[in-house]
Parts: sequence; structure tokens; C-alpha cells
Amino acid sequence: MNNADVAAAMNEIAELLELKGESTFRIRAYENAARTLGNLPEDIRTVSEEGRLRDIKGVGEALALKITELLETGHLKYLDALRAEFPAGVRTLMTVPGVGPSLARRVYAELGIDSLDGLRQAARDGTLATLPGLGEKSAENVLRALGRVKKRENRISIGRAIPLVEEFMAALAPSASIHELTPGGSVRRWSPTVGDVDLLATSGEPDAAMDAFVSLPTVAQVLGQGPTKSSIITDGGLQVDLRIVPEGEYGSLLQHFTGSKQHNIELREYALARGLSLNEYGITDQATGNVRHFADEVSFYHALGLEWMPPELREGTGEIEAARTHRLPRLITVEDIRGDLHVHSTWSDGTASIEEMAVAARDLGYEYIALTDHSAGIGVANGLSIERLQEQIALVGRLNDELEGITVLTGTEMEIKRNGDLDFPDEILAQLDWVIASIHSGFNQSQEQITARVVRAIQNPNVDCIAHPTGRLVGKREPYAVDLEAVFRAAAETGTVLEINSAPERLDLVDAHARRAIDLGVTLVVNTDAHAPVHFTNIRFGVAMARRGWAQSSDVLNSRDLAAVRSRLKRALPSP
DNA sequence: GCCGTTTTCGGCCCGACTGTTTTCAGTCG
Repeated sequence: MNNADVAAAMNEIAELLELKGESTFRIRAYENAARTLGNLPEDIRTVSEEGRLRDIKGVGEALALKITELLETGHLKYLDALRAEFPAGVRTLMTVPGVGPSLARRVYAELGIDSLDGLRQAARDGTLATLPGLGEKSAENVLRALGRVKKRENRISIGRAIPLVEEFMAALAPSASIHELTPGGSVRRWSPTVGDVDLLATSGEPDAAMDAFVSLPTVAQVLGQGPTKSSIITDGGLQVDLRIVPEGEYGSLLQHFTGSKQHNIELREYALARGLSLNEYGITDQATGNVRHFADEVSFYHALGLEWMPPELREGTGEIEAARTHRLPRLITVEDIRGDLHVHSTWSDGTASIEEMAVAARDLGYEYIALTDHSAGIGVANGLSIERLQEQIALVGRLNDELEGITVLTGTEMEIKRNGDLDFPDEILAQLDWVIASIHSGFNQSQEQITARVVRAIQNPNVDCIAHPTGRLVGKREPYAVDLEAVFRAAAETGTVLEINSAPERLDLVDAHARRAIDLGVTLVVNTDAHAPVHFTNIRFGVAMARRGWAQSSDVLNSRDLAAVRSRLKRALPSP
């Protein structure tokens, strides 16, 4: 029973309460708790044992009792009772876009349907259209929507979303009817995954702009079209919404549709307490009814007495209070990055030579890279033996004599083996400039085993860095069961650096973890794990995760120059 | 069900679009 399990139970309760038609506020309380628990960097069991459940925002007396019961017994009577009211299939009906709790409840209660197949049948044979308030069109829409049932896998990584968004921007930009155009929502916040894309525009002729939008060649289906909002599905299955307001209201439009939902809820509660009501068109003084409009976001936030917040911070995790009290972090930027400390070459599983990688990095303006080919223990990636590693060290020495304008550090991405042993002996590691240790095997080990492996590597005086510390693959593989809190504490104590891996399929550490690590005094490094020169551009995704983790340049090792990096290495530090 | 520089009770963000309705509920973000 870990944080994700407890969060899942809270979410299931929320969905079942929706089916029952319970108070939306009670439902929201469970959803809030689920979201908070899902992002909680600490192990919920520790929090519970130390009697601090009530300190978690959104957890009151009732939820604390339920969480405790869940942790102690593995079950929750309240949830079991709710489950008994609806067959499991009824909940899956709500995964159909357009089918909410009300329709799912009625379909079950009045037609006895409790599966997607049953719903499809009823939509086809006309049964569904017989329900009061529904007609032919509703049945057609349900039938079509059954083809795009909401699944977690339907969210795409930010790495896939950004190029698609750029294509849309390019296709719409030539239109005379569209003036300003910016992506909003999870794309603008650089969320690790994106469910749909919001494009935000100003236009003098919104109808013409919407016509142009829904007529784009990539559009497979038009979900809706109006003067301020239109929605389409691309042939790739991605939903894209276009929102349009007049020029003078662009600031509030951007703010509103950048979200997040939680940020907006908190911002509006903050505004309401000051007699102001917010929407996408402006700020309304509730006493006078006067509406003020804003052409840009900065003036919108200033009108509320708040500093402008970078979109990456807008997740409802304390950013509004920080903006009010002028305590926002000065977030790291891509321009701050001076080198990449996780780079592969053809010596292991990369596609370019050491020199090609070094030259590509230099062309980006970097001062240094660390060559970190895999060690032999990984088995599959052409890992280096001790003999090949020593050949490589010698070659890098010669390369550094020849190369102008960039320094290649010798290094390794060394496997932490299943039994916790490291792949190279200490006397070999001591010859390297930079040592990364990481896990590519034994993902299913217990939390105790995996944590012990990582902590043991951290405690090795020759290990500088742990790469992709949770091993997760976005939308494909859950993190292994490592106790991150223990890892962060060990890393802080020993001066071991933890990586934010920028590869779009990894993004590991992710935002909330990075933030917790920083709070505990850990130094981070943002690397691309480049296996080809083109991968260096992925740095923007890793920097985005760092920004979402409230990281400043001082928190990130490779924002420093080479001399500062060298002096920060573990072997250069006094013993803890 | 949570929460408190109005409150321990009475609030809880806000609006667009659709389909089926003669004024609105449901769904979504």
C-alpha cells in the first residue's frame, strides 16, 4: 500500500460518489486528496506513523481515518460498501468522452447496462435514444466516442506534443484572421504528459478563423464549433481546441486556459476574498459590476496584487502565496546550461563518435560534456569492459588535446547490479572524472532491495551521480519501488548529485520529486542522456521539469562552469 | 468533506457548447 495505491482508492471513491450523485463538494474533497497524495514526495506510511496525516492539505478528520484504515488493514469498508452498489463496469462507462456520471447512472439503472459492449449495443439498436432527454444524435455521439475511450495511454508525452503543436502553429499562422497565437494548458506549463492541446488566439474575424481551423487537412473530426471555442480531433487522435478573444482580452484568456485547474481554483478563491471575480475575459469588481480587461498576463496578475508566475509553477502548490509575498524562485533557464554530464557514443549504444558528440555540444555553446557510456554489466547495450574503458580514457585524453572550445570529461554510466554490486571496482572509478550509477535491471525488486541498491551506490565515494533515479518511462513503465525520501537524504548527506533526465520518454526525476530533493539540500543535474547529437535539444524538457520543481540555477550542477563543476565533485569535497 | 485576516457554519471557480429542450442539465476543461 503506497502513495499511488491510496490516491487510487480516493479517486475510486470520488468516481463512485459521482455515480451516486453525491455533493460535488464532497467529491472534490476526495479528488483533491487523491491529487495531493499522488504528488506527495514522502511515503504516506511514514506520514501516518508519525501522526502527520492531518498536516496534509485537504486531509481532514474523516479522510485521515480512512487513510489510516487503508494503511493498517489494506482495505476500506467505506469503499467496499460503495463498490457493492455498482458493478465494476459502470465506472468504465464514464471513460467514454461525453458520458458523465449522470448518463452512466441512468444507463445502468434504467437499461441495466454495465459494460462498454452493452453501451455500444444500446447506441446501435436505438435503445439508448429512448431515454428521456436523449435522441438520435446523442446515440450517434456515444457510438463515435466509444472509439476514443479515455485511457491513461491516450496522454502523450510533452516530447511528442511539442512538435505537433509547432505544426499547428505553422499551419494557422499564415491565416489573416488570426493575430496572436500561443499554446496554453498543459503544453504551456510543460506538463510531462499532455491529454489535449489548447491554442489561444486573438482575431478580428473569429468566424473565419474558426472555419480555417476546422478545415485544416489534419482534422479527422470536428467535435464542436463556436465563435470563441472550437474542438477537433486530429487524424492522430489528439484533441485540439482553439479559443479566440478580442485583442484587449488576451491576457485573461492566456491566464485562464493555461491553468492548471487547481491554480485557477485557488486564484479565484484568492480573488473572491478580495471582492473580485475572474473569468477568461477579465476581472469583475463584484461590488460595482465593473469589468477590467487585460491585453497581457503580467497586468492581469498585477491587478490582483500578484507577481507574474511562470506557467511551469501554476500547479496550485504554493505559487500564489509566493507571488503575493515576492518569494517566487528565479527559475533556471535553458540558457543557464553550460554542459551535459550524461552522453553516450558508439563505444556503447550511441550513434555518433565521441568527437561528433563533442563538436555538436560545442556548437550549442556548451563548455563541457561527460562521456558516460554504459558498463559491461548492462548486458545489452555494448557496455564497456575495464579494458575498453581504459582505452577510451586514453582516447579522450588525446581528443582533449586536439579539440578547441570544449572539454570532454571521462566517465561512465555504470550499472548497479541486481545484488547491489557496482560494475567497476573503486580503483577504476577513481581514474574517471565523473561517475554515474544507475539501474536497468531488477525492476520488480521490493522497496527494501531497490532502495538498498541505490543508497549503497550513493554511499560509494567514487559515485558522483545517480541517473534517472526512479526508472519510470512516461506512460509505459511505473517507477520501481524505490524510497525516494531515503535516496534524497542519502544524496544530501554524501553530496551525491541526482539527475533530471531530459529524454522525453523518461523525465526522471519529475517535477514534484525534484522540488522535494532541492528542499532536502540535494544538488541536481539536468542531462539529456544523448545517444545522438540531435538529442542535445531535449535539454528543454529536462529544464522544464527542473522549473516545474522550482529549481534555480544554483540548484543545478551543470549551470556552473567547468572549474566549479570539478570543485563540486564528491572527491573534491570534505568528507561529510 | 474541507476550511477559516469575514467564518467552527456556510460557503466551496467559471463559462462554452451540445442536445434536447421552450429554459436547462450534462459534460468538459
